[in-house]
Amino acid sequence: MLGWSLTVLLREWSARVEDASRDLPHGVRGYQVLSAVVHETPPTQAALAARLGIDRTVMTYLLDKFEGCGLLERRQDPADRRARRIVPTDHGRRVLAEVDARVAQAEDELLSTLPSEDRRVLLALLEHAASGAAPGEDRCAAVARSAALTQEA
Amino acid sequence: MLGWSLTVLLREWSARVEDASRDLPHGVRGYQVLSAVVHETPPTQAALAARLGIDRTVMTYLLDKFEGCGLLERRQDPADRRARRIVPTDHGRRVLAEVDARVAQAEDELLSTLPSEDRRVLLALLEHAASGAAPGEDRCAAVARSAALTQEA
DNA sequence: GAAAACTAATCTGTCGAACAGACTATATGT
DNA sequence: ACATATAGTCTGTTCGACAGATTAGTTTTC
Repeated sequence: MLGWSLTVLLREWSARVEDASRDLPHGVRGYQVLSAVVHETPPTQAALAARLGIDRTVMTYLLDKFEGCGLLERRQDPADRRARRIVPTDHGRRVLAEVDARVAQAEDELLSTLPSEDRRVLLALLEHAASGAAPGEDRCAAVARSAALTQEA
Repeated sequence: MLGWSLTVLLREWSARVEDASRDLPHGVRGYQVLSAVVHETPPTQAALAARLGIDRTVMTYLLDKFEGCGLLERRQDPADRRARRIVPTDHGRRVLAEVDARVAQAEDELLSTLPSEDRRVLLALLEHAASGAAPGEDRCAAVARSAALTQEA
């Protein structure tokens, strides 16, 4: 059941977000990339790829496209000249804001069969579970989140 | 966050289940097919494909393989001779039982950062959300499930 | 302080899985 | 009876994922 639920939800989520992301290159993937860059600010291109579970060679051409569209920029990391820091342009931020709004609405619709209290609980548990299950992530982060969650509940 | 959580969890789930499904053809997909056939008994090949969100042309060769391995059989539906009812063989049931056990353990590990009470809640909410979001499914089913869930809580 | 070992990102080639579209056989509506 | 629709299969093409080599820069070690 778990696998089926996840598959169905992710598929539906993707379909709706695909639609909401029509302004962005590479659809859902593009949204995830831009969103991660803006909201999570991963330090490097490699970190970004790891967070999203995207192959580094794929990340290269995704970012090529985003740079070409003026949504993101690659800057050399002064501390390590092999690495690139990915930073959003103003245009990128503006576009993302619009898309984010549409995505939020799409997610609401997706979970519309759940009362809002249940929705909050589901989101919190999902994030917690995902953080705990994500490979390679710093365990400290997961623990900190867990503590925060317990406290607020 | 929702999209990211779902993506991460599904990816991790797939990796673990891929491992647990080493006896089956087509890995995770294979597990989902066999599991759906045995536990959900969808009436036809098309219904099975719809439930799992798999293209019908893909379903054809998945089932070819399963039939070749003696795990499933295609029988003509006496009521509609275009349709095939997919039924598991005894061997198929036995193999699935083993795989199911391994999958259950893998899922436990996947959610090991959640206390067991939270785990139950998460699974219930996920299933409810997925049932509500699944396209084309009979709305009655979703409503019935929803009622049952509220009652038991 | 040069060689060796490692890592970030890119480039190239290959392969497989997904999908569109045509086709067969059966069913249903007019 | 004829048109239209559906279940399943088959064929061909396309596109994205990944492996592997490459370039550039960093850290380690002796």
